[in-house]
Amino acid sequence: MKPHPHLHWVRPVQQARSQQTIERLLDAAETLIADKGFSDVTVAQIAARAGFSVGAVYSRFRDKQGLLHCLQDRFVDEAYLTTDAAFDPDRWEGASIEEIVSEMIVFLVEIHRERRGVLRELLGRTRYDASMVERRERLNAHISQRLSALLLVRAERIGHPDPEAAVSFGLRIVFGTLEQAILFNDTGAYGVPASDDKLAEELTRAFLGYLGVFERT
Amino acid sequence: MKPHPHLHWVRPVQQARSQQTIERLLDAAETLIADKGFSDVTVAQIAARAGFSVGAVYSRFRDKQGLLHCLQDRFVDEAYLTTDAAFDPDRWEGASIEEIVSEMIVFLVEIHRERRGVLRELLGRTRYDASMVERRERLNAHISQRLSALLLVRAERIGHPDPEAAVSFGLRIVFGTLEQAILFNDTGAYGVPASDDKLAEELTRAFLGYLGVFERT
DNA sequence: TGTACATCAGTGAACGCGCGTTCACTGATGTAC
DNA sequence: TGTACATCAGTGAACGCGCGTTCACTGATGTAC
Repeated sequence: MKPHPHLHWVRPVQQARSQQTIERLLDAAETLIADKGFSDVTVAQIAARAGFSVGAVYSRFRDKQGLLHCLQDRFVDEAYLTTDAAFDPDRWEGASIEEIVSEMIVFLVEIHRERRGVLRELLGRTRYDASMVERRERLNAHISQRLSALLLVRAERIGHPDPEAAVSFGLRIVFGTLEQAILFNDTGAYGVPASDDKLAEELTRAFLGYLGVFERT
Repeated sequence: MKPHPHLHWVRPVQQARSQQTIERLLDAAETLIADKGFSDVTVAQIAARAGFSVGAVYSRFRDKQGLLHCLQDRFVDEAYLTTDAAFDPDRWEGASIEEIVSEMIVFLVEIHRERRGVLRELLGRTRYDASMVERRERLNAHISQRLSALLLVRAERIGHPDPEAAVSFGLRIVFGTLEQAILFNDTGAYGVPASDDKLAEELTRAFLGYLGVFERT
């Protein structure tokens, strides 16, 4: 991982090893937070797991919250790269709406499952932090626009009167459901398909159903 | 509001005025929590707003968390009554699936808007408390079953291969979306319809689209 | 290449503060005869 | 109907503890000549 571009929350780095320190602290924080939740993890624990003392955290980050911001930054940066790669129009030459939506949702389900811990915390514990909400919203908008770009050139198959709005609201529906079905669901919630495959299948059906994608005739 | 049935979290009541105390404390807590969030409200503030001292809280509730549990109880009880009234089959004699779903979603949107504060906290801050999650799940299942009862007698209009599963997952989709679109959305999130009317309309479309409700021919 | 000095990286004990919880007490309500 | 006693309701100052944050310090790295 490259030196981090968003230094607003990080002290500027003078020596190369500081960058390593930052990454090690972030890694430790990510693991612990994913496991126990942000407010149940102490600064001391994070430092210890990274092999530092408490002071090291404060020489790199403004405070505990600043560390969380950096974690989000790192995560969001990855997400941008992934989005752009995944929705590259060249990749989807000649693909149908069904194929695009289905693959996208399978992927989203996987990602939510794999990174459940971090996502859960980044969404859950940070909803009250305006700047984090904003960053998340921007990412959301970006994903939405990339997806739209792919689907709208195939808009003749979409029955919804306002296809552009439908794609972005449809995506919101998907994210909202994944949040309930995967991130905040420990005990097999009522109505949620038991397997991730089935979940992806039903979400795909829902998305296509909402867009009003016609059977090809 | 009647004396509370779930006394597990409340000290048993010997005198009548204690019940009033409980309600006053719960009212105060509900207002404050809806406004500032559970963990940002102190026991002292709750007591003060209700016109008591801190000790009064502890003579009625096991601890701060116990108070939250009672708040959820009170809320959930209301929700059960509302559900049973709303989904009373007699009320919907001769109604179409579209009418039922549309009215239900309009109502859900309203409720989420009106009780935004409490709902947000009851969902958000309590996801890590197993017993609260369970109560919520049971309510969810109940709503789902009531709705199913209404829709499945009209199943001939449903295209989804498993109508029963579809109704309950569809409801999950609706709740998940409402959570993002109303509860945790302060700043007009990307892709979310600007007005509640429009939101309800689109959610209805999504629900019906997912069920695969055919145009009546 | 070596020496002297400045800056940076990281330490960890100590601090401080907020807030949940307790507990000895006062006053109010109910009960027994 | 009144008196004595027991129990309950509520007070609020004091406690305690966890945890984020600080700060004086040591050691490491870089720079100048």
